[in-house]
Amino acid sequence: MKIATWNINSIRRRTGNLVEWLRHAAPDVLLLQEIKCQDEQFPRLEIEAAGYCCTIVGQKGFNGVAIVSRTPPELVHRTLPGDHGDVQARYVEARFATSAGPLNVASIYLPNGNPVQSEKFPYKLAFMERLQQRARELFEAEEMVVLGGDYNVCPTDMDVYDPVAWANDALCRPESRKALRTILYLGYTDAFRALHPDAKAYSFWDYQAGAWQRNNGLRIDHLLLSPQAADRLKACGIDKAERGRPEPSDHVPVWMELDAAPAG
DNA sequence: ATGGTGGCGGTGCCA
Repeated sequence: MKIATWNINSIRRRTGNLVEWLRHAAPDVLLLQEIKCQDEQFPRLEIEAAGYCCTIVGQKGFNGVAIVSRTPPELVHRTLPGDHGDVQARYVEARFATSAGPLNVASIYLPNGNPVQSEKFPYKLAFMERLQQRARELFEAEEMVVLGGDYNVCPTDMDVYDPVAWANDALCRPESRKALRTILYLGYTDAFRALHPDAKAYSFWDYQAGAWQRNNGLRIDHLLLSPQAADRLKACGIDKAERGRPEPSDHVPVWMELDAAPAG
């Protein structure tokens, strides 16, 4: 099975790019973030025509996540537990049957958290605490789990083009990195880093200041795997070329292959 | 070089 995550930065602006990518990359499951539309505005027909089902958690104007899959999920969770007052569409989780047993996947759009001195940074850290709790619950079921998405965290200085300049940014702050490590310490594996321990690779390049042309990137889009999924990890990569296409998202797809097949 | 780009919605906010 091929599973990918992509912060699409408005799915309506990028329906063409997305459908083309689905046709040549052919993932079984794609986790989308920042769809930036309400459910009824989602280009469902175009994506269904490419052979996929859509599970959508939309929001007007901002945020929004979705799961695009070859087969419909068996079960869906549309919120991250732990804060009923949180109305931001940043989490959707689904369960699929596979030849290797159940596969639980989540599409996560973690808060950016800047500016650090504002209320946005504690919101980010609180969201990460909630995510850790959910990651723990899923871990205890001893099934395959893939927690994918835009984490808005650079795990280490290796994942930043200029670590000194970014040291105090919410994406690199020690509190953010520590919260990410708390999830890893549960026993989750960063799929890309596990297979490419020394790679200098990014998944995001800002639209501003020639960041793409200068390769001023960050690795902030991640696929975190439970042991049952990590045991079956065969490959992981980043589709950097998407960033060079016309009208790109500022993020590119990150994908992985699992030694399992979709059931049915 | 204290700028720059892009998306939403129709003005500033968000990233």
